[in-house]
Amino acid sequence: MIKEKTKLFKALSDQNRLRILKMLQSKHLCVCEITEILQLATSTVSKHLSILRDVGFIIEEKEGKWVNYKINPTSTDKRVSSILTSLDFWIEDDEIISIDKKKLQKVDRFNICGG
Amino acid sequence: MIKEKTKLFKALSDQNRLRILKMLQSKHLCVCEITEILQLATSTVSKHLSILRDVGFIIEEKEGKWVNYKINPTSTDKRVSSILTSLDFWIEDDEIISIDKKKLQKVDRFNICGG
DNA sequence: GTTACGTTTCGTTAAACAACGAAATGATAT
DNA sequence: ATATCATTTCGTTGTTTAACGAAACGTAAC
Repeated sequence: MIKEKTKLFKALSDQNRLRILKMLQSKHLCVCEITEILQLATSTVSKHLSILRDVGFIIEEKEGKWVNYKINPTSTDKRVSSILTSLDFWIEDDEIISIDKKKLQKVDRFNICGG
Repeated sequence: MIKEKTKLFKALSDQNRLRILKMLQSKHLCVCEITEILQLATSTVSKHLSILRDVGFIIEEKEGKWVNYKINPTSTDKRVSSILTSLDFWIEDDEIISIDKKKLQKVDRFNICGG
């Protein structure tokens, strides 16, 4: 189906999802950390993550009570892995992304989620 | 602006626009030919073309009373030219696209537009 | 001047999408 | 058991998108 082809591009057609990908490029994150940086509702972030996961951009890994998300290191879709291996080419840094990266350095799940 | 980044992917997030790109890969086409194959209203096709043109995927060339569209051979956006140079990688052929290509061979602007 | 090809705008319709909060569910740590 | 982190679903709201037809406009052929 040709609809399957647009799915990949639709996943990349949202600012917040691009921000998530760029964040995960730096390090793996749990949902509450992403939520803190994007300043969105938990259910909204969870939805974005499921869209990225469905296409194969990211994977989840359980770590105790947290769910860590990270860039998928072994995507089977050649287009997905092609984008992931040169993410800076496809999504250049800009103001917001730079700010996100700075916030990332200070973000601590134990402070945010009240661990 | 990060919104500019999603613009590229949004342009590729529509079935009909992907079909147009793949059609133009075979040969340059005028609007009435594209309209004939996609079976859409002229204004709709014109809109799709303007979106693809804005991002830099295609260019127009006047030829008498016709307006020919073709793949942009000299895109300044590295992401756009990267996609265009390996279009088959990013948008694989499928049923609809194969049918489009067959139709392309028989399509004749003089018959369609009543030239 | 008129016809033909196409663009752009307008108003409308319908569908898709993003976001929220709330609530139910699941897994895990304490 | 209970609290914590997260998912998924539901209903709602608002925005964006695709499509149409109609109308106004531009350009070029005849």
